[in-house]
Amino acid sequence: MMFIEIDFNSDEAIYQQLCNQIIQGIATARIAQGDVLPSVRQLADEVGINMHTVNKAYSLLKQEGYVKVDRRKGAVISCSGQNKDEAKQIIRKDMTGILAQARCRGLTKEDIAELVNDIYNAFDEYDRVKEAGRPKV
Amino acid sequence: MMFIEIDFNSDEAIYQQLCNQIIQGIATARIAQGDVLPSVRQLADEVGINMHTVNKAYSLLKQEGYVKVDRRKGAVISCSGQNKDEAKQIIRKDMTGILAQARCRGLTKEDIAELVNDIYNAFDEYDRVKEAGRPKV
DNA sequence: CATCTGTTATATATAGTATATAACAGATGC
DNA sequence: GCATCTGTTATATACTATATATAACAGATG
Repeated sequence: MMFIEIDFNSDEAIYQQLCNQIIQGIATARIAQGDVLPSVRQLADEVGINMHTVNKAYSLLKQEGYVKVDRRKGAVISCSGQNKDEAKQIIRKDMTGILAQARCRGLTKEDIAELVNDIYNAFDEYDRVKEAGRPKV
Repeated sequence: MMFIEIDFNSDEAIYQQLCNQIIQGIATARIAQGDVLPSVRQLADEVGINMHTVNKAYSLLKQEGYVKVDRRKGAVISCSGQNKDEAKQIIRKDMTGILAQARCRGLTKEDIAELVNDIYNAFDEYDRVKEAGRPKV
């Protein structure tokens, strides 16, 4: 069922990779509002990692408002809680860091705009393909 | 001379904070092409951290192409080596992560465009203020 | 009641971070 | 030449973060 792939040679922590991929899964509508993530034990088995590592990722996602954990059902996707201004403020810091890097590397405002459009279109592209009934990757 | 400020309570590593702040310093033209960073020992004293921590930050900046280290002068700002396509590719991964977060939190393409413009203008704003001869923060 | 769920506790091994002390080679200025 | 600066390297230590392994508990399900 799952599209998670862990790079064990990455310098990014496994629980962070899990978080990021799940967030990208939501952004590309691979998983949607109301969907339930696998149980911590199930996903751990599936991916070949420890239960606690999955649990840490889920806890982080809960803390950041991407899922709500129900004892009965498990981790349910539920991202919408916050208002836009709050969301912008959260995004702003990371975005500032990246834009500083981009600028130092010679990218202009227009280059960034193009890149952002590109990525957003890729998100939508996946949505479209999914709607057409193609198999999930 | 320096605009570096370390948050010792942050969960971000000190050497990472150093890197980020120096990169942002370049983006806002607080420091420019050809300028020389303080020696590892000097900056370490100034900020109140260990020499090796500064050295690690400088090594990272060197590795990522932001400075060139000259045994005589020290760490010289020199960011321009790579072509745009290469730069875009480097930025793309981080940007994808942030945009996924932004989308999950309900931000639209337009919201992002506004945010990007905002941040870029803040960069330019600092440039303008600096040109006018205001004191450095 | 067996079996699933999240959650918590404890222990352990490994890696990353930050510090301290020390030394070396190259460059600079007196 | 010599003291003094530079980056660089080596070693050791303390602390924290990460990931794993076992184990147990309470609530919910069929």
